[in-house]
Amino acid sequence: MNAKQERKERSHQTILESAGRLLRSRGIVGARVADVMQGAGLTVGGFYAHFASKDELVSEVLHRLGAEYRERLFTNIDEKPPGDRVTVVLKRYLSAAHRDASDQGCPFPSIVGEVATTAPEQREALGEEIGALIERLASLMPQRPGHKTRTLAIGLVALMIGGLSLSRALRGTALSDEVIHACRLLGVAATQGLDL
Amino acid sequence: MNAKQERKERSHQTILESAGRLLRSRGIVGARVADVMQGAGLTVGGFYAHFASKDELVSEVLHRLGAEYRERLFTNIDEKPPGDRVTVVLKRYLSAAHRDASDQGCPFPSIVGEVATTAPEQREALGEEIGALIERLASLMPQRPGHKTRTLAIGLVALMIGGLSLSRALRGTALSDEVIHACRLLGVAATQGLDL
DNA sequence: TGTACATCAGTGAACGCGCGTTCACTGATGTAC
DNA sequence: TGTACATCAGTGAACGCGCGTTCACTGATGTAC
Repeated sequence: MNAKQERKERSHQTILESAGRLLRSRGIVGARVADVMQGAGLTVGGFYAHFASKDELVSEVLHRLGAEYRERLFTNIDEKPPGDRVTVVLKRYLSAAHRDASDQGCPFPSIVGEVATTAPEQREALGEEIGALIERLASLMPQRPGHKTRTLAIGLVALMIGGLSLSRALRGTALSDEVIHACRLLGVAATQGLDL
Repeated sequence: MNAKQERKERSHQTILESAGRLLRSRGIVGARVADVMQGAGLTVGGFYAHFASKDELVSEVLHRLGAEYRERLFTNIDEKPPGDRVTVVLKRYLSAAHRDASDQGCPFPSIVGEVATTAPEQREALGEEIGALIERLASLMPQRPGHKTRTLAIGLVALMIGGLSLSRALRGTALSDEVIHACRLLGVAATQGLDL
């Protein structure tokens, strides 16, 4: 690979990272192409040497962030006792730190609402990544036949995304902390005590 | 009140109704002033005889829809056996019909994401309405001291909003129905079987 | 009751601005001989 | 190795479009005498 190609590849990564930050903190519409490029230390015009359109960028970033964040959420989870694993994930996800660092966390709370009325390409990307998250979460649960672990995992994912979205929308109020706390409790209780 | 004033009042209501539909189906940014006016059978220019700005409209509509939908969600709930009430609410909210009729249902799933980065005025409106919803839901629960009914209610509201948002974002896929189903089960189980 | 004037909800075109995208150009890197 | 030409990532200005907002105007309704 050329020095030229290497340099382009590096720019490409930088643009993706900048887009990742903006997409998570401001949503799809809020992540302007010019801002993405500025965040990558470049100017607007160069964008189209890397992506055919903003839509294409968004789809690519969604996939990338989905995989990347999943990796992070489940880091070292195998070192925990099997019975604690889901609880640990819930605590990582439903935390004040995660709420406040929206540009580094899970991409889904920032974009679920928008994707409902967006290009089908992006809804597909979301579907695949959400599906992967659900399966990964379900895989942490002790396999008890008759206990619908997939159902529980889906419910927990909705609770996590809903809780974080709501908590962010209410940031600055007392309710915001309450939401995180309540969702965490509900999730943990559901994991430990429920037959679904 | 004049015939003139009456006519203006009627227009005002029609505009609010049109805005309510658009806000729920397309979100805040997606609800264009021109479209709102067209939906009310009027032209753009007249808008500013009724509202100082789009922001003002949005805040007013948020409050109105919050109260209106709450009313609808809890309709005739006192006629149900006390132990079934929360379950009935969950079934009403987490349903395919509600998912598909986004322009008539709960306003929150469509706007939580956007409100996180919007005018504080609108975040206040959201906070008040979410607070009212939580309290109304908690009031349906048998008062058992030591059982944190408020915490449960908050968790359920996050689960409901998260579940519906996610289900809408995945509309058209098999996962979409699964999400509704799973959230309903989780919510019902949490209500009936959990000590928080 | 009539008549002359005032009010103001609503019209429709225009304005300004921000956005995604395009495009002529530059200059560093790569290729051919 | 040097030299002449080709490539193409990136620049910066311009373009077109859609949006919220403004504004001169209209015509139905209300008010004063």
